[in-house]
Amino acid sequence: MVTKQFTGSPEDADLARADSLAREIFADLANKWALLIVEALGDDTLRFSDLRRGIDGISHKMLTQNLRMLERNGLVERAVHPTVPPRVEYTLTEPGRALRETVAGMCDWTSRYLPHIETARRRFDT
Amino acid sequence: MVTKQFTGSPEDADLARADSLAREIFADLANKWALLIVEALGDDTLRFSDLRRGIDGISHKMLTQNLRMLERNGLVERAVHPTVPPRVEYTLTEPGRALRETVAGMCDWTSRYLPHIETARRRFDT
DNA sequence: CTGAATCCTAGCTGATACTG
DNA sequence: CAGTATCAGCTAGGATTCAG
Repeated sequence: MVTKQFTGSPEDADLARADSLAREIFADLANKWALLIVEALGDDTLRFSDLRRGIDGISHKMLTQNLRMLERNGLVERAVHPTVPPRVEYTLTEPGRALRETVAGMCDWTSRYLPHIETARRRFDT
Repeated sequence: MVTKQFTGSPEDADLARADSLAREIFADLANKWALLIVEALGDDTLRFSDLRRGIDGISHKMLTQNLRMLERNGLVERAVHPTVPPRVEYTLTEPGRALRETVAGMCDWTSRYLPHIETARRRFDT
């Protein structure tokens, strides 16, 4: 995942492809908006605008962009109800919910170590 | 963590500060280089150049930049040995190792769902 | 309401060169 | 070896506007 070992041998081709794909996916998901969306969706089914209200500071553009990416990677399911006005609902898929658990772990980590980080920063900023 | 609820009441001030700090930290850490560094460090103590070799594709600049950030937030400890040539070693602190577990979960998730994602992408890209 | 496209800016990023 | 500074290219990201 982190390192790449190329021996040049032919049977490494598949591993190399899988590794570069893993990296690509990791780069897709390891950004704050994507993770916050996954966290915000949780077990709910939310409309675009609800999601937007739910994630503080996210712009219209970033939300659509990341939702597309998450949909493309199969983490989010998009259900369009052809009414007027249109109603589009987003839900985490099973892989999405699985990832959400690790994201939740990251959020827990943040609140848990918040004091430690605050003091570490003060010490460093001198 | 994800949402902000401002009622304007005075006792919310602390909560609001903590929340914005949490967001800042989350934004710091939710980027691929930071997470890959945490993962690469693991339980080891590594020199700058070893770390650089260990993380495929990272530039000198991104590595120093992210190491500083991680050090500032107290995730990484930096030990300078005043020899010549200089020898600088990096190790995860306890909070760093704690975060590393969730990062490991994310890596596991990636390799586990790689096939699913690959097919999801093919379906989407049509 | 949802979403696409455009423009525009700030900031990230890599490459390179220089210091201790 | 480790770190810093500088420069140039590019991309992320916001604001706005138009369409279905």
